[in-house]
This record gives sequence, structure tokens and C-alpha cells, in this order.
Amino acid sequence: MGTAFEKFHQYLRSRGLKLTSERKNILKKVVSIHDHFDAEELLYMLKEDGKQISRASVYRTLNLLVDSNLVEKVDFGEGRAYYEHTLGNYHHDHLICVECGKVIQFEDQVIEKRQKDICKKHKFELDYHTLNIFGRCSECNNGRREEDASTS
Amino acid sequence: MGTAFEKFHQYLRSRGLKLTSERKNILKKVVSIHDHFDAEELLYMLKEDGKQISRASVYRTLNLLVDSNLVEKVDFGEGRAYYEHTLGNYHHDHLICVECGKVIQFEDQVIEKRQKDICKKHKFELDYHTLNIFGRCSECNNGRREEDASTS
DNA sequence: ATGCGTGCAAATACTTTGCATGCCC
DNA sequence: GGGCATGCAAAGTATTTGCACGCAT
Repeated sequence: MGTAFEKFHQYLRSRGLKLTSERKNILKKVVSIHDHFDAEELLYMLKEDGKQISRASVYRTLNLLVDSNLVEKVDFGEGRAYYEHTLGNYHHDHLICVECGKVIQFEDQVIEKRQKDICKKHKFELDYHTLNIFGRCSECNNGRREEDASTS
Repeated sequence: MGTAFEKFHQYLRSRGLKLTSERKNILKKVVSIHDHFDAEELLYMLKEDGKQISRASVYRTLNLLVDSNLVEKVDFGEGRAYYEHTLGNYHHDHLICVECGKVIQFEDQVIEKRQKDICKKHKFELDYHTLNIFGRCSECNNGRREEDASTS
């Protein structure tokens, strides 16, 4: 758990940046959230905890955290960015219900491996990836007939 | 090629919507673009062709096209949506170079199949998916030493 | 004819940025 | 003490929406 701070501190130093109390508080909060969240939610949680941190700092720090690989930016196609920390979490992908918005996380080694192979084939140096599968979850799907099996 | 219009027309009818000349022109342009594009680019191309179509109509029609499965919305994490039509194109995923912005399309049946299996396991009805792999392309990668093989 | 669609401009939503001041190293 | 960071508000993007008029069915 201390590792996250060390990593971040190291990242900041390597760029001549500083580990301020705001950044510390943001990182502390971020690693405590074991789910995805967006910038506004994070800002709200920090305020709830009595931390007075500006919206600008939250956005700025999230960018740094993404850059330092401590946080992943995920995109659910909602026109806003979600984030999740990468600690302990092996990387995971998402099943996103277009009906109720529920997000189910999963991870699959076959797909991970296959991606690496594809990158190798294209001489592409893999950094990270995002795989989102959109559809309807089992609950929202109840009492529905199938309509199309077209797109994959 | 006429099929796209039939499909769209059918989709519109099924919703009590109309096939206007604006929608026709937008669809015609969209199917002619064999690459991804964003709303502004599309608007610009239409203007170039001498079509006077408003930004609002472009955005509105793109949403209809996505809804009717003729067009796919893809997200490169740039804070804006890209689109590509789904005609003839079997679905494809993307390798995105974070350095030069180049986008390489690929498709892999193993991954496609695996996704279907995962959905089945979660009783999730698959609609569509987006898989973006970010990293550095072979050109941008030249003369670089590898630094981290951490995240996948 | 009826009602959906269009264009325009304003509104909204998310994120970034300029500037004066504050604080880490 | 110097320079990066912060907070604020304003600016910047991307996209949506209300309204009056126009056109497809």
C-alpha cells in the first residue's frame, strides 16, 4: 500500500514535480476506491472527507496518475472519463449494460495473450488496452426475445 | 450498397421517423468513408461536397445511425467520439499509437469468439464491443529501449 | 395536414488553462 | 528562495436542446 506513494513520488521526482498534500490526499482516496469512478465523484468524495481540494487539482492529478500508470482511464462511451487504480488489480475489462448501466468486470488470459501476439505481429509496443463489451445484463435481458445476432 | 439505405429506412419507419434528404446525404457520405471519422470531420466533408447540413443534424443523425447499427461509435480516449460504418467491414479493433496517433485496424477471431464465451458465462447479451490497444507503433518505437513491460 | 426534422443559437457537460498566490524541496 | 502547484474563474471542446419554420408521409 505504501508502494503506490513510492511509485508516485518516484514518478514525480523523475519529472521534477512535487508530492504535495493535495496529491497525497487524492492518491490516498483513489487507492481506497475499488471500483471505477469519474473526476466529479472523486471530487465529491474528497469534499465529503473534509479535504478542500479544487476541481482543477483533481483533474490535473488524475492525469498525472494515469501517466504514472497507477491509474487507468476507462471509457464507457458516456462522454466522460472513468478511472480505476491498478493496484493489486490485475487489469480487467468490462461488460457494460446499455439498459441499466451496470458494469461487470472480468479478465481473460486468453484475450490478454492474444493481444500480445497481435502487437508482436504489428511490431507494436503494447502499453495498455481497454476492452468494453456493451449489451444487456441477465437481469435486463429477462423476458426479452432475441432480435438480432448481427453485430459482434 | 443500396442495402444501407434500406436498412436505415426500415429502422426509421419502425420508429415513426422520416428519411429526409439530410439523412440520406449523411448516410451516403458515411458509407463512402472507409475509415474512422468524427462529427466535425463529417460536417466538414459534407460542406466540401456543397451540402448545407447543420452541425445539429450531423450529430442527431450519427446517433440514429449508431442506434440502427449501421455505424459504430469508437472511442480513442481523446474526449470526442469517432465513428465508422459497419458495412462489409467485419468488425475491427484498433491499435492506437500514443505517440503519432496512427490507428491500425485489426480483427481477430479468437478474441471475438472468446468474448462471446465470456458473455455466455455471464448471461450477458452481447451487442457490440470496442477494443483499443494503446502503445507505440513500429515507427515511433524505433531507437527506443524498452522501459516497462508492466501493464497489460 | 400533421408532426417529425432542420437550422440556429443557446445551453450543457466535461475538462483545461491563465493568473495571482502558496508551498515543497 | 525558486519554481512548481493550487484555487478560482474563464475559456475551450464536444455534444445536446428549445424554438420557429419547413418538408416527408
